[in-house]
Parts: sequence; structure tokens; C-alpha cells
Amino acid sequence: MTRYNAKETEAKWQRIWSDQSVFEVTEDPSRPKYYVLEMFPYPSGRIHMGHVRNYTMGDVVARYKRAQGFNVLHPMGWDSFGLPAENAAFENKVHPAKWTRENVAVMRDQLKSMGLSLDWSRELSTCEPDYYAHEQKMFIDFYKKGLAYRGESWVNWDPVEDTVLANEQVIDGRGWRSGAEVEKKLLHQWFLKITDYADELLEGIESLERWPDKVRLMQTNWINRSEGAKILFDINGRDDKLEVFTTRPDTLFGASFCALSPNHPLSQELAEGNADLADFLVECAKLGTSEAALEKAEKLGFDTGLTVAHPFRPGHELPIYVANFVLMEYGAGAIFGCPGHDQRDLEFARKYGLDVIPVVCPPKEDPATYAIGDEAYTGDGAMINSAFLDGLDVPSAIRAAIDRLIEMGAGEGTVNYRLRDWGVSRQRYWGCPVPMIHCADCGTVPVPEADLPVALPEDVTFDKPGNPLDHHPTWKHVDCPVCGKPAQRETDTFDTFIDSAWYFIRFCSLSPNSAFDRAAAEYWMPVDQYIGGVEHAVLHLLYARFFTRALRDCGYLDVAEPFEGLFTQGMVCHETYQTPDGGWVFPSDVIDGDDGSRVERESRQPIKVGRSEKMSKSRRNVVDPELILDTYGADAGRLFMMSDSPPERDLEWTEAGIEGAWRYLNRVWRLITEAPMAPQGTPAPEALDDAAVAVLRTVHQTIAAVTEGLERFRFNRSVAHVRELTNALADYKDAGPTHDYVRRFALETVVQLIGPMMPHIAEELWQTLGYETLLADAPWPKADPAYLVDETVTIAVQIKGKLRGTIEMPRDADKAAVEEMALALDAVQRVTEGNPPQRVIVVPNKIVNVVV
RNA sequence: GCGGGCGUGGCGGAAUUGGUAGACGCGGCAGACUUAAAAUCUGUUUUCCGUUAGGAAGUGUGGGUUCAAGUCCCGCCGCCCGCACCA
Repeated sequence: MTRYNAKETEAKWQRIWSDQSVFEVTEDPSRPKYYVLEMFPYPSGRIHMGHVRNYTMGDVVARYKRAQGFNVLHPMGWDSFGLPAENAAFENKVHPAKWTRENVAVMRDQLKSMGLSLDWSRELSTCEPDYYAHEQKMFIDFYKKGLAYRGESWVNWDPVEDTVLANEQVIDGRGWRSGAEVEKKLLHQWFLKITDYADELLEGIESLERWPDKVRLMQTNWINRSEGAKILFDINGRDDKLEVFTTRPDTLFGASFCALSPNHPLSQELAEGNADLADFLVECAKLGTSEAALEKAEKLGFDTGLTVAHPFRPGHELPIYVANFVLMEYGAGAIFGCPGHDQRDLEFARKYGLDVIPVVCPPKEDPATYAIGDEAYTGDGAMINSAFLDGLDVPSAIRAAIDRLIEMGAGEGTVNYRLRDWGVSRQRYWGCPVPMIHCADCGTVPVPEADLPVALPEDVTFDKPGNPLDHHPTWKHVDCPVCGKPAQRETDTFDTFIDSAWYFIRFCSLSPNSAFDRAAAEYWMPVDQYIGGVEHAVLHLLYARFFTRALRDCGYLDVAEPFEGLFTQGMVCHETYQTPDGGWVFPSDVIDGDDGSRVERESRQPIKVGRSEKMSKSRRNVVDPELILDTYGADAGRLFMMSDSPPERDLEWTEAGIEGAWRYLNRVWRLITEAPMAPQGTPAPEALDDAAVAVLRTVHQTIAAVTEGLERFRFNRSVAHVRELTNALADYKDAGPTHDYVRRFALETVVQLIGPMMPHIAEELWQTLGYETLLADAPWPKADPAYLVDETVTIAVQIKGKLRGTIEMPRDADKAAVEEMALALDAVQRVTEGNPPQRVIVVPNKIVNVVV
């Protein structure tokens, strides 16, 4: 029995593909193009199973489309700027550039050993000046077009480290390393005007037919266009007005307070003369800037003592609170609270003893007695307690309220978006420098194009708190490009989401002097199939959609939607293992003990097996892909990735699963290498026996099923169908020329069908079958429709929906004949006892349901 | 808290999208080969009752629509993802 040598074979074919530049492509207008892209990795050190899953899926699609005759672009690169490199610098005293480039080198080798059909000549890395130079030019173009501006926003500030903290670095209101209580600080920051594109991005979602509905919905909700009203309240005893945004101006008569964000200028102003309020604002600041943290926190308010005049109720006053749940970034940073018809307002009102006035009466309630209990009523109904609005339904009342506000000059109808402008400044070292210069006389001016790129200096130190760019002795000191006087570079760098907002266009051509060659970009774009995790459903994908449009409007290319097809894959999970004292244990350190229970390899401590969770370093439930590639080879790993779980769902990595995949590889290997077969090119026999026809039927049905599976991203079903075919072929043991011929045809088909998933063994078997050309260049098999439908069908017979038996009938048999056969069944006779059935439902070729 | 998703045998999952629930794989059990083991092969495997024939229950949970519900509708429970400075 020959055993398949994965290691040798995989190296062999990887070398051949590389030597022959099989997957390097150029624009070819005579052929249909197909651009397959997986979200490029952050070079964190080594590839993980999530990468293996992601890149296997993309490779299956790329190889399949290639076999179908498409000119397939399938590139790879590195999202190589970002926080982890700076953390590594801090922890291991290694320079981010060195750390990053070494990681890239390791991961490139690892990816190469997966046998991916990548065009490596297009590799890019966002941390290199030949990439980010173009990004700086784009930013300046955006700036000139009014799409980039300098504004202010609040950040998490660690007063000990003297630095801005990412949300993930804030743990329970404290800096993760310093342990200091986080403060909020208002900083000057650069912004991109994504809000200018809110409507276009919203409308564009309609056209994204090959995106998952859930992602389209999430983006729609993220942008959250809402029509409502802006209301200007007169503040008693002051000259200025308080502006609030509401989607429910109809409920204005039910208002019992106004609330300001702690970051609202008025809150800040009042705190100056009110120590208690100032303390309250400090408390609010400890929550950090994450919306989730704010929303989860207990709702607290502080009565400022100020009041506003109710616009519709002369003489009526509403107190102004500062409330920790009001977001400065949304609407006007201030709200009016109507406790009767908003749950959060209701809880707030109950807590602070404010009025709860119902103004919308639900249809089944009596307006005279209707009162709000524990739940605010948010549905439609007739207005009550609302003077001129009484009796109207909600939509009419909204219009009437806005009309009156306009009449009074106290407000207007307005559209608001939850989407905010994209803050792109980061006070960090390892990112693309913002190409701007601050001059005392000329203000903020862009770096002249001739001086680009503004290279990130690598001679920096990380021994001081704060931003290394700021400490660098010379880097930030430049002459103003306008007046020539000494000026200072912007020391902020870009959000790494900018790097990933256009890399897919750069892949179209690594043009040295421009971001990309326009013709090449317009040939390859849009990406036909983009694949990555759902965690990017909103931010990355929305930024990329915006950035592409902004580039379009700056004349770079004529593309609006970058990703025509999107697939979001699930995560890779694994069981978790813990010692009795709660320490996490790597799966590779867990072995079977003498009594069959699990123990730790070294200490022999018993292991508690926990449920399967997303693989993560902190829980140590990780399996190193390299170990799998070494032990079983890339094909087995790839097959397992595609086998059991549907790609959009989480996959549970198991040792048994990978072994099963490895066994299957060897089964196919033996099936082809160990039995008689007609020589290549043997003509088809003139007559086929029943067994041969049955096999051919299975072959063609499998081609159809596998193809459909690949088209619809149901890889696990494709795998199951190929396995069924190999099972059938293992049982096909007739002797003679007909058998040998049919067998060869069937096995060639198997090799072609497994090609996209297990490319190495498939190439090797293709060669074994006598082919001198590459399977990678062979066309995809086509199913013969003549073999796709069976002549007879099995029809289920039910009595009142319960299965009582089946009948075999010719396909498309006459309804009456089917009914007669069904009623003649013993099981049916027993129940009907000769009485005519009440009703018989016949679904052709499927089912007969007898109702008695 | 808000937004989105998922839930089917011991396990991963399949079910032509309202029409025979459990394809395919893993694991288990029994057997063949072997001095033995591994590997491989054959059979079996939703649960319960029954020697068989056969019957009953069954897709997180409670209702509903339908001749027919894993699939559609309403309520609940559990888990996962995102929430703008992680990528």
C-alpha cells in the first residue's frame, strides 16, 4: 500500500507553480476578469487558523474561477502599521519596523507553504514608504477638495503615560499598563468628511446584491439616517439658546426635562462655576469614549439649576440636566426627554422624580385613564394632552409640530445621521505620517508634492512616554513650504483603517510613481469576491466604500463600489483546557491520561475541558497552523477547513477532524494509484451497462452539485458530494474495458473537482493520470444534463403529514396514477379502511399527502 | 444599553428554500485482515417501546398559520459579533 507523501509533493508543486509564474497575471481585455481578494493580514508574528480558513476559501474561489476561464487576480499583502508593533517595542525593546518586517518574512513563508494561487509579484506592505507615499498624496488631494479638515474630538487620556489610549487599552476606566484613571481630553484631530457621502453610501447599499443581507443592514443602521427636528429652546436667564435634535417632535408636550452631554460646551462652561458639576463631569470622563461603556453604565444626571422655556407651553419650564448617556457626537449633543415614550427617558424621570406625561394614546386605551407604567410606549396612536396636536396620529403630529416650530422660529425639520466624520489622527509612532506642516504665520499647509513621501523616521526611541515623533530631535522641524520660516510637522499619524481603505486598488498595479495605474485599476476593479471576517462588517468596509468614492471625486478612477461580492466567514474555535488552579493550557500540552481522562503533559495535572471558544492567545486554545502543515500537509488542512462547517459559521478545530481529512487524501490517492484503468485517450465504449450508467450519473450529478456549492459558498456540501462520489467509485468493482474506461473518466473528474481545495495532491494525481500540462490550467468539468435527472422518483406517501411509506414512480407520472398507487399502499389502506379520503394532495415527483 | 447573527443525533453539520429530518464526516459498537498493534476494509449507529413486523417521540423553548413547519409568524431562553483609537 503506497502512502501519499504530502511534504515532498507539496514542495514539488509549489516550486513548479512558482518557477512557471503560473499565477502571475496581467490585464487582458479579451478575457473576462475576476478579482478575488481576502482581507490582508496584520503581520502579528505567525499565521493563525483564521488566516488559514480565510485564505483557503479565497484560494478555492480563485482556482475555481481560473478553471472556468477567468483572468483571475489574486494578490496578497500586509496591513503592517498598527498598535501591536508599538506594544512589542515596549515589551521586548525591539523596533516596530524590525519586528514588523521579521513577522512579514515568517508569515510570507507560512502562506507560501499553503500552496495558495497568489500573484506574489504584487505583494505590498503598508508600512513601506512606496505604499504610504501615495496615501499622503491622496490625503492632500482630499484636503484641497475639502474632504479633509482639522477639528476637535475627545480621546481617552492616560495622565501617567502621557498618551492617548485606544478603547481596548482602557480596562474598567483605567489605563491597561499604568492603572491610572482615564481622563477625557479634547484634541485637535484630522477628519475625513465621510458624512458628505452618507446618502450616497446609503443608496449604494441597495446595489450590493452579492453582499450578505446582515452586513447591508448593519451598514444601514450604522449610517442611520433619521428625519426629525432641530428645536431651539430659550434658556431662562441667558441670551443663548439650547439646540436639541429629536426624531419625535410630536412628543414635545410630554417633555419633562432637557439633558446635555457631559462634553457639551454648556456643561463645560457651567462646571467652571460649579464644583459639584465639575466633579460629576470628571466621573463621566472615567467612562472613557467607548459608546458601549457609556450605554451600559448606570444612567446618571446632574441638575444644573438652569431651565428652558417650553416652546408650546407658555410659562412652562423644563430643567436642564447633564446626563452621562447623552452623546456629544450625535445630533446636537443635547436632548429633550419625554419619559412617556422613551424607555431611557422614563427610567431617568423615575430616578429623578420628573413628570411622566403620556401624549400618545395606544389604540386600545382610554385616553381619560391612560397612564405610563414601567414601560414607555413607542408605538403609534392618537395624540393626547398636546393642545393643537390632540387627536392626530404620530406621523401627522410630527409634521404639525415641525410646522409650528418653523412658524415660531424655534426650530425646523432636519435630517440627522448617526454616522460621524472619520477621525483619522493617531498620536502614535507606527503609522503613516500626516503630510501637513503647521506654520505660525501661514497656518496649516500641506507638504508640497515634490517633498513626498514624508518618511517615518526609524531612529526613534520608546523610552519616554508620549509620541516618539514628538521627541525626535530633528524630524518635526522643517521650513514652512509657503513662507520659508521655521515650522513644525504634524506629528500625528493616520488611522490604519486608511491603509486598508485603498490597498485593493494598489494591487491592480504596483505603479512606482503613482498610487496605481488607472487603466489597470479600471480593468480589475471592482473586487469580484472579497472575503473576510464579519468583525469588519461596518468600519473597514464602510471606510473603503467611502475612500473609493473620495478617490473618484479627486479624479483617480471611475469606480464607486470597491467590492461587488462580499463573503463573511466565521471564526475558528477550539475547546479550552484549564488546570485545577484555572491556568489555561495549550491543546498541544493536553494528553490522554491512564484512565482516559485528560491530563497536562508535564505536570500530569487533571485538565478541565471547557466549551469551544474563538481561538485566542489569552485562553491558549490555539493550534499552530505550521504544526498542521508539517504533520499533515497543506491539502489536509485546507480540506478540513472546507469540510464540516458552513463557511459563514464558526468552525471547530478538532484533531479528529484533521485526521479524517488526511485519511480521505490517502483514500483518493489509493483509489487512483492502485487499480486498473484505461490508458489516457481510450475511446468510449459503444454500449454502457447499467452499473456504468449509474456511475456516470453519479459523476455528472456530482459535478453539478460541487459546482453549485462553489458558486454559492457552500464548500462543505461540495466536499460531501465529492466524498459520496469517491465512496461510489470504491464500490464500483466490475471488470472489463467498460469499467476501466468509466472509472478513468470518473477519477479524472474527482481530481478536477478536488483541485481547488487540495491543489497539490490533485496536480500529482493529474500527472499520474498521464497529463503533461498543469491541472491549474485545465478547464472545469461540465455536467452532462442528460445524466442529471433520474427516470424514476421516490414519492413519499403521508397520512395527515405523517410518513407511511414510499412509492417508486416514473418521473412526471400522471397525478391520478400517483394518487392511485399511494392509496393502494397497505399502510394507507389500514388507516382509510376502504373509506374514501377527505382530500389527497399530490405534489409531482415529491409527495402525496392523504387527509382522512 | 443599541445594532446584527446563530441554536438540528454523542459531536461538526445536510435538508432541492414549505414537501421522506439526520446526506457527508467525526466518534462509538461489532466483525475481517494481523502473532500483535497501527493502517485498511465491511457492517451498524437519533431516542424510546417491540424478538420481528411495526409503532411513538423528535430540529433551544412556548404558542400560531398550513393538507404539510427545521424552514413562515408572535413571545421567551441561551450563545456569538460590532459599537467609531484592536485589526
